[in-house]
Amino acid sequence: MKKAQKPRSRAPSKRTTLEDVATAAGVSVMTVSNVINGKHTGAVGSATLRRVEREIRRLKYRPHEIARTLRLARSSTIGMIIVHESRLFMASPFVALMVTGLTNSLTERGYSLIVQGVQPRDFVNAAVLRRVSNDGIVAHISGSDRERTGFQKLLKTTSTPIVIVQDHQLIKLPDCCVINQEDEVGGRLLAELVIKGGARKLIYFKPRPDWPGVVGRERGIRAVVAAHGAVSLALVTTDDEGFAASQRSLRQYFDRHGMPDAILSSNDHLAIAAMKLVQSMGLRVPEDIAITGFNDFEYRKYADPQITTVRSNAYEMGFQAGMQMVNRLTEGRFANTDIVLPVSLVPGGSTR
Amino acid sequence: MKKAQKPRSRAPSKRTTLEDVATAAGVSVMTVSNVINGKHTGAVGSATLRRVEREIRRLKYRPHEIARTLRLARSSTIGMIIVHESRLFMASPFVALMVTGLTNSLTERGYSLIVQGVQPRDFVNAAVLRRVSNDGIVAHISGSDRERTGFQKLLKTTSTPIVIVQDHQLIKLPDCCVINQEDEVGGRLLAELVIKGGARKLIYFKPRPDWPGVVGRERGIRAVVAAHGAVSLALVTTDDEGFAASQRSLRQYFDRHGMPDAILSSNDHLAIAAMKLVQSMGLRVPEDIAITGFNDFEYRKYADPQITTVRSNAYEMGFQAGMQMVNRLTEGRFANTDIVLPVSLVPGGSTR
DNA sequence: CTGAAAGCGCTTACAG
DNA sequence: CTGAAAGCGCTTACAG
Repeated sequence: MKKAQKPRSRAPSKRTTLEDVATAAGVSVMTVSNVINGKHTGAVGSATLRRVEREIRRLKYRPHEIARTLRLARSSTIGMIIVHESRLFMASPFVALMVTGLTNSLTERGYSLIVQGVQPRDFVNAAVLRRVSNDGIVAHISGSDRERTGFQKLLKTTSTPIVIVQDHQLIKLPDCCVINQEDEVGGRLLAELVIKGGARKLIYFKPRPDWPGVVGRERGIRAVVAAHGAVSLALVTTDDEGFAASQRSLRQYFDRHGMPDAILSSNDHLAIAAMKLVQSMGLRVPEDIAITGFNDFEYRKYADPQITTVRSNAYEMGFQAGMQMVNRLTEGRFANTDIVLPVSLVPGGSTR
Repeated sequence: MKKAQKPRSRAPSKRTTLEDVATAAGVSVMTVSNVINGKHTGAVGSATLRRVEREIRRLKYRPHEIARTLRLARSSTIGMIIVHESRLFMASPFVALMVTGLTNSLTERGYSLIVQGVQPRDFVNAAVLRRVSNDGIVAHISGSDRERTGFQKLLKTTSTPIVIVQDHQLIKLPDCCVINQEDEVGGRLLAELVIKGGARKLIYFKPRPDWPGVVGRERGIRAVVAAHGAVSLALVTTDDEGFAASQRSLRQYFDRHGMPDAILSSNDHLAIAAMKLVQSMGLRVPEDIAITGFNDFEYRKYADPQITTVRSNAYEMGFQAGMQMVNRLTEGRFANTDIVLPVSLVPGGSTR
């Protein structure tokens, strides 16, 4: 056998190769390759075709994706990199749903997804950047403007197509598409709602470090507040988005500055923590104080009253990211380099 | 230049290769390869080393992972396949946290993770199975015994190491490790607790289709119930785990069979839906009826009273899966083929 | 300490 | 309709 004659091969691979099938079917490897890739129309005779197909089944042949990738110079694999302070980067439903949408859209179109979460300080060493193995990169980056700019510079060095979700281009990226949602519109809708409900002293409650989505929501709120003379806005931040920790941050603010009329939170879980806190202090929601969130994930239904919020379509954002990337890869360029997904107000019982 | 002479190459790749670096540094590709892979001790002179390192930086060389993979016959990539009825396979915090733990443990050890969610009918076509590209597969499979057996047979055909999470071997898999948690113990603890609290008419409330974890919890409950003469157990299932749908299923049962003393739910979100329902019917929790959940994820804190539950460590389960897989790959065999993670009771206000 | 060459498993331009 | 051969970018056994 040929195998035995190769002096430099490792332990004989038990995997079936194209050559094994070709030998068994009595044809060349090229013919088998054509059959595998559906290029047999007019190129492979029907008797040959049947023979090859039989041997493929009999030998349980599976194409070696890696060899194909090397030859074609495309891996049909996309890398997703998620920069997150915490190691639990998919504990956030937003991220989990986005990744789900991304995998699904890629899978539908024959692509695979490699996911990696990195903490800011490990970004430089991310496998996605260090070694070339993906056809493109989808990035979800948080951190300060300076940090994110640095990350985008590193992404640029890969010279692969890039889709950035929930952020904008901070440097000129030649082959890049950004996908965002109307965070500013959402902030605006919520601010208008609570002001119409009579609130004058507003708080925007958000986590630190900042994150483009959180900042966008804040921008919308500020715009509305600026348009109303008698309305004030204060900022309360929390380093830890956990239930107890965020309540502590808020409590500290109350002790020093008194109670607001409304707490606009940058997401639903902060809103629920806020609501439970003020309720435990004997205040009524929404009569004494209005509360709003952002995102509208399933767990919003667990607290009473249900938080007024804005619906984010995180799954759709991931799905779009995958579609845009695949289109870029097949067409040669991004058809659209700046996509903004709509949001919608979801009124609940936590506002009047 | 050599590039220009290759008649059959595609458009000249702009990517820097080992050969480019070698030419620039005036050494052979082998020397560069040795430097890249840290095999220069005693094999590459220090002057040569410096020269090569300078050219690597200057040319921004990044190793081509795919070529390396083909040569070494290992991709350092693990595929994770998640079988789920819904396309939103990571909407479940259990799955999201497990995947997070898995990526993190793989990343730490230089491996990458490809994630794919498939609906049962698409399992056969999963990329992970059809093409060879991973060093191993981690599988999270749900469905009936018959379905899961079929899936395990397909996994077997890949002849790669397999880690199964939250299930057992249904067929003989020669190169496989299973990782579970003490679901049965958890069910037992909860059943004992509510019975001690005075409950006699119990319900186990679970989703359909069945899922090994859900079944394990039920087994624990049944064991305890069987040991108490006066205690009865009924089953209520829901096809849809959504808030409203699960309440409808439960409501239907109540209308036909009356109210139980305790509702043991197979997870926290079903428990919260159950609690909200009985509260809306004017009953008090835990005075009139006891409620328990399972998992103890963050959102458990959002409902009042807080659900009594059992803590699952989904992140750890994923992390272990990654560690076991990497050990298998480096050592040649699984050190441990049956791992069970501990659970613990987390008492809340929903039981006496 | 350094290099020339084989080969991993594919695909494709070319020749028959 | 079919085949022989080059080459994708690496690593490594072997020879100097």
